[in-house]
Amino acid sequence: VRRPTLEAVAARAGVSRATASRVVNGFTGVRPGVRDAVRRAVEELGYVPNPAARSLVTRRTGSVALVVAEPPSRVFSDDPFFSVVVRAVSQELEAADRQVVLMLASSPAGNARVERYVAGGHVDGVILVSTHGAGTADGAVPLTTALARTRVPVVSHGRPAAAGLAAIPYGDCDNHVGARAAVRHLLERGRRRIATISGPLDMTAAQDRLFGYREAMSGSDRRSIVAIGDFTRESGATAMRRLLTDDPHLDAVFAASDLMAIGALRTLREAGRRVPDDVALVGFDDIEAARYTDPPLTTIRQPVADVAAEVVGLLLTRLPTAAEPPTEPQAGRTAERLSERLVLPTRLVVRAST
Amino acid sequence: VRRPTLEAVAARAGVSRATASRVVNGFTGVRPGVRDAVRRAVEELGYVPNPAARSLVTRRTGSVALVVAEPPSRVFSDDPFFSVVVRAVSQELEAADRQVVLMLASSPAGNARVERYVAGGHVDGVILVSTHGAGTADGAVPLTTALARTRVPVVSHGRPAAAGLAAIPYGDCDNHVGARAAVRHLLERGRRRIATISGPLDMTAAQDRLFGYREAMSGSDRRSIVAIGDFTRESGATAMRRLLTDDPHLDAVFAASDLMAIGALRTLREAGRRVPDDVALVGFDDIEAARYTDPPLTTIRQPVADVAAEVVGLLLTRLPTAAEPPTEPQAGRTAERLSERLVLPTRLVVRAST
DNA sequence: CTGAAAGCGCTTACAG
DNA sequence: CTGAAAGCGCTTACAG
Repeated sequence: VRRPTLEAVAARAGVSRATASRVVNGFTGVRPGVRDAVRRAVEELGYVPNPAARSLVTRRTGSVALVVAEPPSRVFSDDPFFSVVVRAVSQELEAADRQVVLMLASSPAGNARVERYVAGGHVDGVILVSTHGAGTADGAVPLTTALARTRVPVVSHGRPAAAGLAAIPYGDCDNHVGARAAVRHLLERGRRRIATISGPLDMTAAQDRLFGYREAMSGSDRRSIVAIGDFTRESGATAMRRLLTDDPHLDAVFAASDLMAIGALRTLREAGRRVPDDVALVGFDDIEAARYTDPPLTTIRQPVADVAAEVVGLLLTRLPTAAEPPTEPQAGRTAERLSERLVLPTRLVVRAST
Repeated sequence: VRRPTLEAVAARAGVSRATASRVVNGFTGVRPGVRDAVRRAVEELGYVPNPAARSLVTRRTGSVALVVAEPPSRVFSDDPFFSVVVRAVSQELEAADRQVVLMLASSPAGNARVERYVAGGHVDGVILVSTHGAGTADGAVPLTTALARTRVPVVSHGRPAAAGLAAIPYGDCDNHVGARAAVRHLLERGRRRIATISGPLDMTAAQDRLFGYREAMSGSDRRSIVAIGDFTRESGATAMRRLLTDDPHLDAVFAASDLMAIGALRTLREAGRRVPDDVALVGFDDIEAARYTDPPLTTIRQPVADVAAEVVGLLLTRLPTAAEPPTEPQAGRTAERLSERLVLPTRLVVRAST
C-alpha cells in the first residue's frame, strides 16, 4: 500500500539509486538507454518523489508563501486588487516552477501562524501583500518584522508601512506622482475647488496619494478639502456626502480609488450635481468598472499586475536556484546589486468625467 | 548560520535526542526537571523543528489543501460565498492545529499542478470546493477523479458534479428542499405566474434549486418560466429582462441566488414594476446585502459556514491523528460508520419583497 | 557515465 | 523515565 520509492525504481530499472535520481531530476549525462529504462520504471510504478525527503537534503521546498495581511472579507470583496495580485503572482511563480501557498493573516494569532510556518522552513521565500500599517492594535510585533527575522527572503507588494528595523525590498506603483497628476489635470481643466477622498491613512498607498494631492494643491492658492474613506464604494458615497456638506461649492473631486469614485458618483447624482458639468471627478486604479460608469471615469491607471510580476522577480533573485546550492550571503557588493525597490509609473486616462 | 537542530538542543540540555524530541512533542512522562531544561535550551537556541525531517518519518505534514475549482476572478468577487467558506474552513482547521493551503485550480494546467502537489504528499487531506461540472472543456480528467486516485482523503464542500467512479464524501445544504420552500411560499401568497432565474446548470447547486422550483410548480397548474443566469448580479438583471419579455404578466420570481435577485430588483424597478405589489421576489443564500435592498429581500437562508465546519469534520475523521499511527484501512464496518454525506437544512426568511 | 556511501534532521520501537 | 540505534527517502560529493 506504501508508495514506491526511488529504491524500487532503481531496482526495476537495474541501476543504482543515484542514477535513478539523476534521471528523475533531469540531469544530463546519463546514457539514453539507461535514462529510458528509468523513465519506464517511473511510469510503470507511478513513482512520485517524496518532497519531505528531497527537501530534507536540498534544504529547498519549491514553495513560496503569498501572505496577504487582510481579513478574508476584504480579500474576497468586489475590490479587484487582490484578485489581480494573486493571479499575477501565481502565474509568475508557476512559470518559475514554484508552488504558491496563499495565506491570509489579519490577527495576532494569524501572524503567529504565518511566522511559525515560515520559520519552520515550509517555504523558500515570502511575498507580502503589505498594505496595512504598523502592527496590530494590541502592539504585537508587525508581521514584516517577524518575518524578517526568520532569515527567509521576504519581499513586499506595495511599500510596507513602518518596516521598522527591517527594510525589505518592494515593488509599488508611483502613488505620489499619480495622484499629483490627477489633481494637476483638474487644475488644468480650470477647476478651483478641488476636494479629495482619501484612503485609510494606515495604508501607505493612501498616504502617498494624499501627499500627491496636497503637493499639487500647494502649488496653487486653493485650500485642501479632505474626507477619509476606506477604498470601498460605500465609503466613497459617504465621504462625498460629507464633502458636499463641508463645501457645497466644490467643483472637482479626486478619489483615491475607482471604487470610491463610483460611490461618490452615486452621491453626486442623488444630490443633483451633474458630472462633469458641475463637479469633475477623477479616480485611481483604472479598474474594469471605471469604463462602464455614467459618465465613464477619468482615472489614474495603476499597473498592479506588472508590479506583481516585478515583485516576484525581486524574490526569485534572492532564492537559491536548483542549479547552484544556497550561497553564503556575501557582504557588500552583491547585496547592493539587487535593487531594493521598484516603483512603476502610473498613467492618466482621460474619460468623460472631467 | 544554519538553524539549530534537535541534536544541539539535546546537547545543551544534557539529554539524548530522544528525550529532547519527547519534550518538544509534548509527550508526558518526562521528569519535570529534564523537561524544563530542554524547554530552556529550545528557547535559548530559538529551535524550530524541521518539518521535512519530521514529516519524512511520521508520514504526516499537518497541512490540508483547500482546493477551489474556480478562476481567481470568481473567487475574489463580490459573491461572499468563497469568503465565508475560506474563513470557516480555516478556522476549523486551525482549531485542529492544521495548516490550510489554499489552491485555486481552474484550468487543465492548474488541475495538474494540484494533483501533483497532492500526490507528492505535501498535504494530509483535501477539501474540494467543488461547485462546477464534469471536468474541463477539453475533456481532461475531472479534478475530483484525479484527486481520488491519489489515496489522500478528499471531501467536498457542495455535492460534486459527476464524481464518476469516485464517490467522495461531501457536505451541502438542502438546495432542493430550500428552493421548493421558496416557491411554495410564493404560491401561498397567491401568486399565479411564478418564474425562476436559475444558476448555471453545470453546478449542482443550480440543478438542485431548479429541481425544487419545478417540483413545487408541478404540484400546481402553473407552467414554469425559466431564465438562466450565472449567480452574479449582472446576470440576474439580464435574466429578469428576458423574463419580462417572455411573460409580461408574471407576478413572482424565485432567483436562485440573492445576488441575482438584487440584479432582478434593479430591472424590475427600471421596468416600473413595484415589488412586491406587482411582482414578488425571493432570493437564495441570505447574504448580508439581502437585508439592505429596497424592499428587503425574502430569501432562503443557507448555512454556508456550518456546512464548511461539517465538511472539515468529515475530513478530520479520515485523517490519522498525531496520537495513533495511520491505520490500515479496515474493510466494511469502519468505512460505513463514517457518514458519507451531510445535508443541512435551509430556512425561509420572510421580508418585505413578498 | 555510474555506483557505494554518507548524511539531511527527525521519531520511535526496543531495552534497560 | 531515558538512551542507543535504526530508519524515513532522498541527493550529492567522491571515486572510478
